[in-house]
Amino acid sequence: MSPSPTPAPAPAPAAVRRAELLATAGEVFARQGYNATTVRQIADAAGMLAGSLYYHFDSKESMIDEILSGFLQELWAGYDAVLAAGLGPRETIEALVVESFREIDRHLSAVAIYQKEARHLSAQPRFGYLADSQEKFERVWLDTLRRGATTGAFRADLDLRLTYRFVRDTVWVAASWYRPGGQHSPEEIARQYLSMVLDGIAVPPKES
Amino acid sequence: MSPSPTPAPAPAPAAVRRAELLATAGEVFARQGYNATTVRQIADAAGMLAGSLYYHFDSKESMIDEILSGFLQELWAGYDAVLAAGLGPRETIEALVVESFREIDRHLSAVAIYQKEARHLSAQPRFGYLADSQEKFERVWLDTLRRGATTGAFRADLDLRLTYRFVRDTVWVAASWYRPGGQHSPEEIARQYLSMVLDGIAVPPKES
Amino acid sequence: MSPSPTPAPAPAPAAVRRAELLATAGEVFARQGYNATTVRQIADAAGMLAGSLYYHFDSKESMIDEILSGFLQELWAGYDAVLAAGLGPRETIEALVVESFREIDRHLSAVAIYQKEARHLSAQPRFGYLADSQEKFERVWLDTLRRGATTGAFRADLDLRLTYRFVRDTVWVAASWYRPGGQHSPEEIARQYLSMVLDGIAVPPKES
Amino acid sequence: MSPSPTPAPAPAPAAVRRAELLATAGEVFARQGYNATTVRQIADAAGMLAGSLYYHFDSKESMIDEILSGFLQELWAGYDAVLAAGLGPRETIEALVVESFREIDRHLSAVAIYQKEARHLSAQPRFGYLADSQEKFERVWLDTLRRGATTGAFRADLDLRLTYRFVRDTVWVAASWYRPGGQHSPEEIARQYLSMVLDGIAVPPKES
DNA sequence: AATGAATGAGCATTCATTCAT
DNA sequence: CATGAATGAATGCTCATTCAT
Repeated sequence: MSPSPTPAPAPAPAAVRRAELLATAGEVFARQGYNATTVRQIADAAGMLAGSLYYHFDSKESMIDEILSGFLQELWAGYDAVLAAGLGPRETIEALVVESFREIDRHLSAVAIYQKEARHLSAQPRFGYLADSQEKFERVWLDTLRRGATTGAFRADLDLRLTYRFVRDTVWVAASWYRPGGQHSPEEIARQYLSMVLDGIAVPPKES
Repeated sequence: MSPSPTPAPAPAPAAVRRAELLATAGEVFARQGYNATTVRQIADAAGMLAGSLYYHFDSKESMIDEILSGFLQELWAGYDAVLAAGLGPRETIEALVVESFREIDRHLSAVAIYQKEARHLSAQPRFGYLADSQEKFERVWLDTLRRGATTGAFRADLDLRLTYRFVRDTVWVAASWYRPGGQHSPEEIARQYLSMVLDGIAVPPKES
Repeated sequence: MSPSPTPAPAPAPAAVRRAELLATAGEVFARQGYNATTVRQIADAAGMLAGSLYYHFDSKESMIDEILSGFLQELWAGYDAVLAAGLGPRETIEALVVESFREIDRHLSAVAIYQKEARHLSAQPRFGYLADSQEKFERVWLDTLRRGATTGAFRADLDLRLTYRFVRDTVWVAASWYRPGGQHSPEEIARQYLSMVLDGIAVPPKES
Repeated sequence: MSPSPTPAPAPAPAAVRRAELLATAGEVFARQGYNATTVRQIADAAGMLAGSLYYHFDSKESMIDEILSGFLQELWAGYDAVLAAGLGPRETIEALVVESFREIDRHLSAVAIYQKEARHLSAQPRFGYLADSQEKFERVWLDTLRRGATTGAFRADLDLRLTYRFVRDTVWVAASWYRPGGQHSPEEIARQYLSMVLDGIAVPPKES
């Protein structure tokens, strides 16, 4: 054991409780939808009374805010690492897809909440970062696809925005049915998805 | 041409009003979500008072019910026609995808509502038909994919359920961004989607 | 047959319709209570739409008003005839009770409505006549009882107000279970009631 | 006297508040009728806002439910004690009447509510116990009267069901005018009522 | 940290009533 | 006379939030 090297800055116990409560809230939000979830249901799931949650959080809105911003922070940490690696377009797409399925695996409820609620939340100033992230997301993927279409890695006959939406939705919608601990690992699912997205599901006609 | 006899069965004016109101309600539901939509908002959008809606409909729930069941009825009319044609697996998939994009074009808000609300609605007995439809839908697509994998039209190395979800989501999620009257017709979008789903987005390696 | 003696002034057809509608409304009021009855239920029972009732009546309130005032008018016609006959106290009480059961038989729903609604209606100025009638009613009965106590027809050891309430309630509450056309005629019921009220239900101790 | 041990089990403060609120609600229900009473009126009378009532009760219906079931429970405790005493028919009737006036005195508003609302409430499954109680009530009284008619305590020439209704109504209708704390105690009223019911209000003809 | 009791704004729904047709 | 469509006020109820303890 190493002598005293502050291995991880031992999170304050209050922060631990917060994280537990957020995980609980996230599951309920994901299952029932944000609007349809009452603060009381969250409190029930956490074994406390509704009013008690307000010792930990300012509001129901601040809970979903913290869930979504925390998720996006981690997502971009992963994406930025991939982008910093300077891979070719195909390899970048592959790495982003793998990273995305890992995020789904680790933050399933946050992803599900994001899918369902991001659109109407981003109308509020407080959730402006959702639109920012969306925009950055689109830029990154679209640039990579464009680069690939230019270099010949990807087909050049496709509408790029359509392709972008196709790939994006294909990946993230998986959050609606994915269950962690199932028979396929995130990496396995990513591989199959990539295989379909890149090569198609049809058997290619034999070249004569 | 018959001389004068009732060229079109002239829908009752009451039914016309109902349909208008349902279209209005559908748009608001699709934009804001069912739970987050108040009947006042629907009434505002329809230019009447909240209470007046209850002359036409029993409840808010009966509105979404009518919207969803009407949509599913038309969807299955289209699907059943495709299936009755006895096409090969690839041609069946192609026809189903085209039909699906046409439904998205014609019933955009119903499709969007279905995507967002079907899961939690289908828990209620009144909406049992949603689960029934879901099940039939899965059977139809999965059978076609299985048939294609057997006949050699589709790759045999893919997990079929994964493939099913992939194709299904790929198509229907389009409702989240599709806007009727845009630059691509539903058939054009269907063609591009099919091209990606069947052949992939990567440039295939040249056969030597 | 008498030549042309306008046997009864041939009620205007409009008045007939009014009476029919009032009878219908009265039955629904009696069954469900005034407040719990909706104008629509009355209209349903009358085979028309809710709005159409307003061609005949100003308001729901004017319906119950007409029902109650019509009933009280007939009741007092009967009572006044009894009182004008100048009978002794016991015979007066007997005649009033018989007359009351006849009114119950003929105006069952009006009586039932009166029992249930008079108290809270009489707070409104429009229904001031209910309190007036109540007061006149009490005066008539109380006077007769007092007369009887004085003349020795009735026991002198009873609290007169208590006795009044006892007799009054005993008679009118019958409206809550009486059904016209049953096995006892109003007169038969009146006789039994009078027998109990006047002579008691116990077997009197034998005088030695 | 025992030295110090919890003389009365000190009811939980929450239960005390509940009881206060039920008493308040009962008064308003009795005065205005259940349907005509709004929860806002109850809340006003209780010095709180309408929504706050729902911290204590599930619904307006559960308030009247608790009022009525609580009353019937106490009523039957009293009646059952009387019946268990094995008195003769006349003494049983006397004891039941005294007990009834005591219940009127203690649960005036519950009795008044019962009178007005029991009939239409008992149609709902939730209030099935009202019909059960009604039936048991009728059985108890009717049996006692029948027994009395057989043993010669009561007149044998009367229709028993008519007599039952007569006695029953005579007692309970008193709730419509009785005010606790008035000049007559419940026992005093019971005595006068019994005197009228048993011996009649007429002066019996002298036996020669 | 958590509870118990309350607030107050808002919601779906009901219903007596109106009125042009 | 009656209909069909709408009004507007009120109703029972929900729920995020507050706060003294």
